[in-house]
Amino acid sequence: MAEVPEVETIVRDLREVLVGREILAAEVLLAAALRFPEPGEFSARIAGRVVLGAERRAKHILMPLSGDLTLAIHFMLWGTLLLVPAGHRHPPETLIVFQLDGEQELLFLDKLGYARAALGTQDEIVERLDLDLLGPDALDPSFDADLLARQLGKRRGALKPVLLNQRVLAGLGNRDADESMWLAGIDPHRTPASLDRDQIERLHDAICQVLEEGLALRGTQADLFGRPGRAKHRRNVFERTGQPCPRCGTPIAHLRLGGRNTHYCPQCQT
DNA sequence: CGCTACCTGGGT
DNA sequence: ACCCAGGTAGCG
Repeated sequence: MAEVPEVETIVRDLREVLVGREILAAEVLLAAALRFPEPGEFSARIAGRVVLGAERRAKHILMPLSGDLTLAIHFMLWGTLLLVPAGHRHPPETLIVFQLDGEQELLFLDKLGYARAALGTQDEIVERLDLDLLGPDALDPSFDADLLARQLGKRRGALKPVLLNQRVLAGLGNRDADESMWLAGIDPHRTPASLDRDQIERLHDAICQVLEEGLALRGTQADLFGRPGRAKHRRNVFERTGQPCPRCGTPIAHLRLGGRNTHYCPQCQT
């Protein structure tokens, strides 16, 4: 559920409504939802901080706070953030409740419980989450076909797992990787080294198109305010196993590649 | 690289 | 009753 269009949608919402707001208190309902520090220290250190911004690094959300602290959040598979009026009962999947000024609460939710938050100085966050090992971001304006060629050049094995590796390119999740390779007409088994210049360019264009369209439709899930995204049904191959390829009518194939569900057209992706 | 663990809700 | 999940870390 949480790929880059979904994460970026939430980040933009956070930037719009949370900057300048104070976190009055935080209540950790699931201790495992914290990478660090321990719940007591987390709550003690975050209380009274003002949110200075919100940005995305790969699928991490980073919120710099007053007092040289940064709150980092990762949704993993099913996590999200929801802004609600204070004083209501929290849904059972609530991991952390942030009480904000203005009688509002920011809920960190995850029905699966894999999502994680961390709090530390900016250096600590970068160091402990290995943020400087991340590859270039696919939504950054500087991402072009040359950069994609350079990043892919270092890697061996099948294209799909390489595209999912955030240290190669930050920005693709399982759905968007499958959709990008379909749009580019490239078989997910191909090795990066076997792609010619034209295919690299098509892949670059496809990645940009998939991410930008998903973002323009505000993703597939609820935004910070609980409003649903409109990208839910824009799928050509992902989870369409056996249904006709929109381009050539061949049934979409499904297999596992790099341990992940993979969907593609065996006819027109070569 | 491939595999496993994480661990709950919703789909089949 | 089962099986699976759009992500990542950690292991061999």
